[in-house]
Amino acid sequence: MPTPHQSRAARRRATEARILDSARELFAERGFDRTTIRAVAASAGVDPALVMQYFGSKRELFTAAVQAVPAAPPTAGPDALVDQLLATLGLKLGGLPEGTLAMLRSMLTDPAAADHARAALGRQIDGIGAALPEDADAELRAALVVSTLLGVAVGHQLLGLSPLRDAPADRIAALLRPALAALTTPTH
Amino acid sequence: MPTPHQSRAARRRATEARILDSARELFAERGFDRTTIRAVAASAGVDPALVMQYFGSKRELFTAAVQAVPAAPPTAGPDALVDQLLATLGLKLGGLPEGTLAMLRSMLTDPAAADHARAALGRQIDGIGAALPEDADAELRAALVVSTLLGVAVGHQLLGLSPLRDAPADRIAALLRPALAALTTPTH
DNA sequence: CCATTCACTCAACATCCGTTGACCGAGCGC
DNA sequence: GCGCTCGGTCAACGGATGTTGAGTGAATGG
Repeated sequence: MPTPHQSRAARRRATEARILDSARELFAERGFDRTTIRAVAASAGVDPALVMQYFGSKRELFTAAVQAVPAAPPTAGPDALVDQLLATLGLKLGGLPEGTLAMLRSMLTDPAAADHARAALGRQIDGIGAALPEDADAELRAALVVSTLLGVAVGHQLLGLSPLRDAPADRIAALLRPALAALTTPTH
Repeated sequence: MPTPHQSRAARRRATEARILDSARELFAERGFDRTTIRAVAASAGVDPALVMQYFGSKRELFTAAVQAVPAAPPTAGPDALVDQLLATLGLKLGGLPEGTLAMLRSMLTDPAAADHARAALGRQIDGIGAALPEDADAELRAALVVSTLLGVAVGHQLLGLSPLRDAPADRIAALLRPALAALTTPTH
C-alpha cells in the first residue's frame, strides 16, 4: 500500500521476500511448532492464504526460510582453522544468520529440522576432520569441536546464559581458543 | 487389570508412576509441544482425563516429569573437577536421566523449559566457577565449560551425530579432558 | 451388608491450526 | 477500452488438542 509505483512482478517479489523475512524471524524466535502461518502472515501484512499460495505448505516455507545456510568456506591452513571456527560461531558478527538460528531453534523438536541440522553439522565435521592432522581419532575430534561450538552457540544465542550474554565476543574467543587447540591437537 | 491384588492406594500410586514414566519418555523423545496428553495416557494405558485429574494440566505434568534433575554434587578438589564434569555428562552411564533429556529436548522451544534449563545450567556454572582458581574470568570460563558439555550432550544424546554416537564413552572423555583442562586453567 | 469414597472412564466443548476453494479488483497486453 | 491475468482476500472446513463435568463400579470402612 505505501509503495507508490512498482511493476507487478516487483511487488510480487517484494511481498514474497517480506513473508520469508517474517518467517525466518518467527521460526528463529519460537521454533517450527509454535510459529503459525497466521502469525507469519500477520507480521508480513498479508493474508494467511497467500503464504500457502506462495510456498505450498508450512514445511516448505520453513525449508525455504532455512535454506540460506552457507556451507563452511574451504578450509585453508590448519593453524587458521581455529580462527575460522570462531568466525563460524558468529561471535564476530554479533550473531548467526537468522535462517541458521531458525534451524538450530527447531532441531531438537522437529525431525525435519533435525535431519537438516545433522547434515549441516556433518558437513562441518567432515570439513574440519579433513583439515586435521592424520589420526585415527580425527573425525571424532572434529565432531567434538563442532559440538563445542554448537553448545556455545546454543548457550549464547538461543538460551542467553548470562555470563555468555554479557561477555564481549573477543574474550569468549580468547578463552575458547586454547580449548579448541587442545581438541584439534593429537595428544599421544 | 493384570495386577491381581493390591490396596487401592498402592494401585493409585502405581498408575500415577506409570503416567509419569510415560510422560518422561515421550517428553524426552518428542519435546513438550509434540507430546500430547492423549499419547501419554495411551502409553500408560489410561484415560486422558485421568492425567488431568492427577496433574492438573499438561504444564504441571511436564514440571513433575522434569523435576527429578539433581543438582551438581558438591565439588571437591579442582583436579577431580574435570572427571566429575565428564561424569555429569552421563557418558559413563550410557545416558542422562530421562527427565533431564526431556528438559534439554524442550529447552529451545518452550519458554518454561528454557527457564528451567537456564536455572539448572546457571547453578552448574556457579558451582564450577566457585571451584575454579580465583580469576576475573572464572565465571565466564565456567559458562564455557558448561556450554561445551551441553553441546556434546546435545550432539550425542539428542541429535545423534554419527561420530559421537559410534564412539566409546571413554574415548570421548579422553579427548574432552585436555579441552576442559584448557578452559579451566587461567592462561595469562 | 450397606453407604460412601475414590480411582477411573465417557462424551463433549472450545479453540486453534493448516489448508482449500471461491471470489475480487487492479494492472497488463492487445 | 477490453478482456484476461494474477496478486491478494474472505470465509470456511476438518482435524487435533487441552480441558471439563457427569457418570460408573469396585474397594473400603463401619
